[in-house]
Amino acid sequence: MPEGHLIHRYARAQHAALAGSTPTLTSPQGRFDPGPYAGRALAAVEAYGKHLLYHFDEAPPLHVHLGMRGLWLRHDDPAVAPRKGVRLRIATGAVAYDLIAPIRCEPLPGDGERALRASLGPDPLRADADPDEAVRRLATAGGAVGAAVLDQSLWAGIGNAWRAELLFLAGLDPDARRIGAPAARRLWELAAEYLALGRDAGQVVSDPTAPDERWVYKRAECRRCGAPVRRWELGARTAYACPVDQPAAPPG
DNA sequence: CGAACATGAGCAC
DNA sequence: TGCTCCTGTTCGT
Repeated sequence: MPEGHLIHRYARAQHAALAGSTPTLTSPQGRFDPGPYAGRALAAVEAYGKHLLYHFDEAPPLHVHLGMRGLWLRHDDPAVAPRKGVRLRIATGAVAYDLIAPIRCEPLPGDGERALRASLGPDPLRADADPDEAVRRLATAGGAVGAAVLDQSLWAGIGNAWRAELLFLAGLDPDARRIGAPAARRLWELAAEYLALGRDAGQVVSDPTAPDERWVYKRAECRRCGAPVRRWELGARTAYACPVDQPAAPPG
């Protein structure tokens, strides 16, 4: 489930395991050319929204995006043979990481990294995120808040599961428009708080006392009040909301 | 065993 | 707006 919290979790683990080493990159599947990275030291692994950036010395940054189905597998024994279809293996003498089914795995030459960063809004899991800018972007976005939070150029890292649960926690109807700066700030604070919980737990956490439960996401009834969960298409994804706990704004 | 569905996003039309 | 790409999980038969 690679939304932003898991991307940051991957980055943290891989940075700890790989930064400072000179790993061997291979592509068992053959669809990635590791040539530019041969013999290069890996300085840092960074997450930005749903994107991973691998910073090597003397080589362009390596950009990985998992899409909906991508994942990383870790092998504590780097001699374990990769399964068929591994796009990229990053291996040291101590560990191997196998990349499966990404939608992006490519060097970012030239100003590619700058362009990528410029295309992304503030990421609630990044220490350098500017909350005021995040509030401004969401509060001035046209359209429904449930579509806006999935727009990576407004906020980076939120996916469909977090959309459902964060808007529930904020008591916001996903269809609401022009929610205003105070509501946008409250939503940002919830995102920063809960995505960090999710990053540390390795899964979506929307109730710390019941980390495996969801309030509305993929549920038939609201976990708080039991009302039937409303389900519809919003921003090209299935939205979930409680009609009682996330009431529609009064008309006018 | 096959079908359906899924956390994403670029692109054609 | 809809199609496409990629794999893993879950469900029904």
